[in-house]
Amino acid sequence: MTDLSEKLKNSGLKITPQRMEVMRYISGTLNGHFTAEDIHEELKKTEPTIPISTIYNITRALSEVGLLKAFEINGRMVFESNIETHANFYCTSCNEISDIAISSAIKESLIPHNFVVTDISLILKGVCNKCNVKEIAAEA
Amino acid sequence: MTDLSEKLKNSGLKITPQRMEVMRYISGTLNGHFTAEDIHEELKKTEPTIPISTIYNITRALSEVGLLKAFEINGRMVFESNIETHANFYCTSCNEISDIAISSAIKESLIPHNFVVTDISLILKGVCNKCNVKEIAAEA
DNA sequence: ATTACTGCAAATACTTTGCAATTGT
DNA sequence: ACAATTGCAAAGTATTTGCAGTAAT
Repeated sequence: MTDLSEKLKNSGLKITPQRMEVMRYISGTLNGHFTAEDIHEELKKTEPTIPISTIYNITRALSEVGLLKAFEINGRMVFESNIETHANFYCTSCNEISDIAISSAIKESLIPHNFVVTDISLILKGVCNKCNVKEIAAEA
Repeated sequence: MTDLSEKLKNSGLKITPQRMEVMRYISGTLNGHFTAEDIHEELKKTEPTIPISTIYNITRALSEVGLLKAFEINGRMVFESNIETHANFYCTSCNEISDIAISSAIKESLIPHNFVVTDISLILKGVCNKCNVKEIAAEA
């Protein structure tokens, strides 16, 4: 029994090949960010007829038990395996999303007293370092 | 020339009755949160045939010039007049959104160095105080 | 054996777009 | 007069749902 299947089992979810594939793909790329379509494209490689609704079903199940984190950006869901509280930076120039760590002191302070917080989504938008350098170079 | 129309003018936007109505409605309720549908329902009171696409056009124009803030939650846009950096708390029990202030020290620390940040969206989900009290009372 | 999950198709929900008519500057 | 905005209809995109068949426990 692998690490991933154990996680599924411990979460009370059944171990299906499709779920394993999603877990494997999402956990595979460290700090990766995936849309339902990304995952769909990947799974179609080995299972060409898998419908995208199954991807949605799986990602919802996995995020409900906390095995992955879901957030929405530009009108679509994005899934990631990094379930630690962190910020996601979306670059409006290259459309890439990158993780930004936040200190535990800040994490603490973000949670309001007397509120039961089950989910934190911190999304920054702007221009990433790489694109910013490019743009400055292009102006010169 | 009212305060609101001056804001529009200064932003380079034309002053139309529809925009004024949206501004008035959104700024009217302090710390209010509105979906396109909310605004649509409100404007229909005085202009019954106004299409919802106009609401979307207006909210986009206003948020582009920074006269209101837009974020997405549960697959839909939410608009608010509070353009200060703050957190929005979504209660999964009563579906209400409330503002949560964050200190300027935290604001500072949220912005990564070397990144050009144009937008910050901090959304917390959980159970608000009011609902939490109700639930505890119901259990007793 | 039972319950949960997948696959498929269709529906839903929200937002955007194109364009002609109108309005603000 | 000119450019921007509204109103309308239609399209587009992302996600959800119902249900029959299948697979996991």
